[in-house]
Amino acid sequence: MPTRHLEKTYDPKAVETRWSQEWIERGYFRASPEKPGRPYCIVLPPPNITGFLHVGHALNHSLQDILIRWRRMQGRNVLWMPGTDHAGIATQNVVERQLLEEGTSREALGREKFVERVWQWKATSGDTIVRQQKRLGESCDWDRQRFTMDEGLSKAVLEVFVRLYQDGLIYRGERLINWCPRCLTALSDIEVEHEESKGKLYSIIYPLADDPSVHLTVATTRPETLFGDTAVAVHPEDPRYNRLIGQRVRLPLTDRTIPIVSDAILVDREFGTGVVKITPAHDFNDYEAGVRHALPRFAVLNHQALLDPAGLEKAQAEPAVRDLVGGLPVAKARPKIEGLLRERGALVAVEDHKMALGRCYRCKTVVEPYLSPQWFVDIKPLAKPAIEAVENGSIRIIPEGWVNNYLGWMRDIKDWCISRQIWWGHQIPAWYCLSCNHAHIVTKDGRTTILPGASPIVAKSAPPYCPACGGRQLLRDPDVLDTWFSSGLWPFSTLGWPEQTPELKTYYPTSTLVTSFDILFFWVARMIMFGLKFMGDVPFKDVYIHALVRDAEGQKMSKSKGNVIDPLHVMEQFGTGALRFTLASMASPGRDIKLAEERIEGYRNFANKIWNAARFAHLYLDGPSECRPVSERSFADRWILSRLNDTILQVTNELEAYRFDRAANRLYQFFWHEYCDWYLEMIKPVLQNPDHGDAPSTRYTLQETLEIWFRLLHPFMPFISEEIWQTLPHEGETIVLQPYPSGVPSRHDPEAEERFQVLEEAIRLLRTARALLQYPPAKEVSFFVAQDATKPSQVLALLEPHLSHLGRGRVSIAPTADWPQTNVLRMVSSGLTVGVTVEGDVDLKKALERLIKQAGETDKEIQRLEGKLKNAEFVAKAPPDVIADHQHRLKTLSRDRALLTSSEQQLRAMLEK
RNA sequence: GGGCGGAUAGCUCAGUUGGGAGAGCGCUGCCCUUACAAGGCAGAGGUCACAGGUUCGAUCCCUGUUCCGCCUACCA
Repeated sequence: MPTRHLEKTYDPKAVETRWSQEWIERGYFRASPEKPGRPYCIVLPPPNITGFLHVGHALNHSLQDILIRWRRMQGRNVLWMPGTDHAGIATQNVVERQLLEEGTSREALGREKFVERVWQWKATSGDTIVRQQKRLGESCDWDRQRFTMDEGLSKAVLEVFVRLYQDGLIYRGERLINWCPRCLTALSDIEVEHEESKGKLYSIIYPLADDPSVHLTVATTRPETLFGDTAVAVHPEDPRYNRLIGQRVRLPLTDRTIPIVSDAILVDREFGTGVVKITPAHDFNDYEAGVRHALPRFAVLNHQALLDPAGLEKAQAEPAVRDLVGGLPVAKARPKIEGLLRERGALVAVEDHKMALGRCYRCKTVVEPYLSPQWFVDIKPLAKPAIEAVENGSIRIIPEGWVNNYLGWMRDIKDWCISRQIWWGHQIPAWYCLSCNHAHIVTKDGRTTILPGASPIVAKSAPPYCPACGGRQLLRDPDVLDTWFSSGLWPFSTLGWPEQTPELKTYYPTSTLVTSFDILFFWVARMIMFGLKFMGDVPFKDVYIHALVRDAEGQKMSKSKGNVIDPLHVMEQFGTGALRFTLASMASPGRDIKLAEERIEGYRNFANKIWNAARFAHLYLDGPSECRPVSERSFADRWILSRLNDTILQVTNELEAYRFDRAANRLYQFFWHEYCDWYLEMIKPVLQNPDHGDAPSTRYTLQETLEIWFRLLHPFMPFISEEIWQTLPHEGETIVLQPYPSGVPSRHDPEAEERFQVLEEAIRLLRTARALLQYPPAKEVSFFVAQDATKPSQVLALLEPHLSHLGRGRVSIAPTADWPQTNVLRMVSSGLTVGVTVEGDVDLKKALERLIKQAGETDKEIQRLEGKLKNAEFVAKAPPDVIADHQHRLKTLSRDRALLTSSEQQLRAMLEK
């Protein structure tokens, strides 16, 4: 038998680093389409290469590793596909910050050098991420690592873009889009975070052009955009204003007049004054209204959200006004404009107003609606099958609560703006012939803009010449694709698509996607749409959505708040197993995880408990003593095998249902409170007596149950289970590739389980009595056990050795009538009565005092105590049928109540005092 | 504005065909009983947010209210 000296305290770090390396070197995680078994595949949500993994990743990855290890042990042909995401804007921002610290900038470097620089960063960050993942024990096939911008994936991106373009599902056009004035790029709708904030509502007078004595009052939250107004709208059926429709008003601070139009969609008669100003270039609603009424568009804010002097001039703002606010950012321009309007008596009211402010999800800058030419995906045709896939169950979302969320969003989906004006990403495969499009290409402030009228040539590679005119000077579209465009292809691009690889054939559709809800729309929805479009099948069958990890106060973790828990730090301090187990045990569906270090510490203790149990077992397994199975196992062995079998069944069921929390809790409960607290205690006398008849068989059971236990535990705590399993008799060279234990319902042993309940109840009653008498655990006592008359009494006789061992004393099994009538403290439960001999009056009084003290000292509390004692007596005398009928109630009332037989008066005296 | 989730012990949370109120941590008392003090044993602690309803019986089902999160949205 292999032996290894196990130190007194478990040192996770040494064990974990050794095994994580060893497993990979021996190739246990390598996947192959050739391998036998039904395929089981998970693609890892690729972490962004923006730095380090946080504890949210640790949760996400731990759950996947649990599934993967479990399925691998079940004999499935497993592939866990790892990789990283280039994370366009986010990564560009990280590198830009670095450049800023170095006193340089993206612009100074130029596009080519900058992109090179990001690739360098990618190498560093990518390495860090992979190191962290390996430390966590993730059993990915590391040889297959992919990156959303590597060669193969770039090929897939080109293929998808070109095919969508050819199918008419990608188009280019000028639209009002969300624009981040700091990142200087377009954002998709979902990249804007909405935040409730306090603003002001300004009421401004717009006098009638023909009759200044009449005016309309418009309300706006953004007075600085009034220069861009091209109409005011009223409701067609509003009697206050409908006679004015078609007339014009004078736009304050400008030399323009604008028409009064009628618009029932835009205007709510009940709100404000019932008059709305229309600024088509700076508001999404107004943009639509502008289209309806064929209004001109004046953009008065530039790409940096500064009031644009040229735009103001075009909009005919008064020259003095232009000089005052031109070039100013919105925040500075607004009070100036407010002042001007006030001076002229055009400002009639300023009220506080709640409003939702949109911010860039990457840099939190306030996003502006901005008119610009962009690329879009016509998404409705792709969304339709993606809706159906979830409706008809081809894709299962767990927990179900997210289904409606998903469907709601998909049914109301808007075209997806996929172009970004940044440098880091997949450059759009579109070229423009300079001779055909020379009028449409404008370079200003170092930014090249390709106007909407230009005609692109879309192809997988640069065309050698213009097919229209034969021109050889072609300009590639400078924009790159939204980062989610490439990650949306992840489930099939990583398997080799567009090539028809064996991997694709074997592992697509993948089995399960494990992710958090915040990227349900960004990523999951896009993968489903792309998967159905290009593979003709769903990308995964189950989507398991887990919660967000927050700090102990429930705050979202963020670097700026300083409440980030670093998984590496935790792993160093408490061990990877403890971290993984903590995260699994807290992964209840539909609730965020508030992670506190104490919790992790608790599971560190669990790992140590496991370690010590193994050390204990080795004391008896390592010697030359006989160890063999027998047909007739002892009661204790039968009981623990039954409990283990139940645990296997339950853990497996919970994993099937993605209830990692319940699986983890069952494992914990089983090992600590059933295996260690009871089983190991029960078998000690057998193990310690080499001549005991049960010894060889019990040693066998000990060794057998431990070996199974570690296989059961392995997906949750991979390192400690491998380390100890190696010291036990086993087959195979690693636990990683051993079969997962399987339970059989028929192995449940009701006789042993029932017998155990009697034993447990008796021992608990006895211990309560001992505690009341303050008898130390080592003190030998004489005690009595009697069973309820309705129950077969031979059970107690069978349990006698366990009673005396666990009870630490001499046990007499006899009806209560045969017990000594004085100096015995009795404890009664529904089925058992246990009495402990009281040695001397002093102890007894003390016990009573304790009892009273525990109950409290007020009259009410003493009454309660009396009631308890009466109930205890009542139970002892209750006829069997009453007990049966009211079992639940009586159990509560009667459990663990003390009955004093020596003298009722003595009790009364104590109570009255 | 719409939608979803939550409110159970001091803290973090389990608790689905409606009948026993539970776990971990923390707290109290006793114990270094030769696997483990990162431990053992025994305890204290809760009108299961509030108000109604259905039921023999509700933490669980229904209605309403309050508070807290989140998602989503064009009320100027």
